[in-house]
Amino acid sequence: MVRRLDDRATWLVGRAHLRSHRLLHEAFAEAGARPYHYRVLAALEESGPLSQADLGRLTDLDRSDVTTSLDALGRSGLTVREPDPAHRRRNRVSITEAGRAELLRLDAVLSGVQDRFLGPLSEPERVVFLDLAARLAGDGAPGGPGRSG
Amino acid sequence: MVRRLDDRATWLVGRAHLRSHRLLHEAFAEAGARPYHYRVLAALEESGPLSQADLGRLTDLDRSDVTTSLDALGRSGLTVREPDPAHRRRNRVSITEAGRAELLRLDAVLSGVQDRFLGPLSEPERVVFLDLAARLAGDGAPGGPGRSG
DNA sequence: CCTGATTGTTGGTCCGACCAACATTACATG
DNA sequence: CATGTAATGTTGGTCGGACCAACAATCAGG
Repeated sequence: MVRRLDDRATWLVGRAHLRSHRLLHEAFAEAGARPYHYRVLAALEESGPLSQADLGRLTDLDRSDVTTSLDALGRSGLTVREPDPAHRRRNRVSITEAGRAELLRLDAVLSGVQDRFLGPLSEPERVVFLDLAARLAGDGAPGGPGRSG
Repeated sequence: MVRRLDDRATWLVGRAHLRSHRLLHEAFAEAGARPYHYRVLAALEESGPLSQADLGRLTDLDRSDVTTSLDALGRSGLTVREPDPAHRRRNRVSITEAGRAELLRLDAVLSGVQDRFLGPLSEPERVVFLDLAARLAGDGAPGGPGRSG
């Protein structure tokens, strides 16, 4: 207990995130998955086939991390990379049927995690928290809206 | 924008933490300090001389991370390690005058970060958020309340 | 055509959060 | 007292997440 920390928003958010992250990581590990992979699967399922660059922008992943995630997901048959006929440098990434099934499975896992994470709050409090947290999340970009690099 | 993520508490907390962490890290780096070091200085100033193990428990740092933090802080003359006369295996760590001054300086930096981080919220909203976040932070221990190891 | 951006990949870095092992020392209990 | 168990500080790692730089290939605009 360090008083100087205990009322700092950055500290509290950090500790909350630590707990959230541990719950999430643990649950996903048990399910044989990883958070990055879930992000990718979710984006593909919701937006249809995408280039890796677009995938990165949607999921807030670096291009290089998209690459390695797709390597793993592809190895498990959850996604497919094909060359984009219109842009030969671009890949067209899609989710497979197995990927959709996996996503559903992970959706359930994630929901369980939410419940455990939000356990300390009542229903109305959860609603308030989600709103405030979303506003504090902002766009996260250091250089104002619409990062380009 | 991945809808499946945008209403998940874990995602929101993660993004909020990312923004918080970037602000904090940036500001501290500019001030020539690091978050771990601030934690240590704060604990020492508030609790007086401590063993490294106690320091770790107070700040939620691993013993090994306390060691390396104290190496750096000691090199800068902000803390002092002396052998504890009562327990020869134990070190008695204290903050120096320079350390106190540095802590004050970093307090100001931290306060600035809080303001920027909480910018999107009104004053009353901030109060609510701090309360909810503190409850979600819990004690962070994986094995139930009251970790002992 | 040439320049500048974009794409995917490789191979890193950095920080925070751990963990294991070890020698040393303290402590509880037989 | 002896003996085992716990705690301390240090070293040397691991892992995940979030990056960054550089490169070759390709596209898009002037």
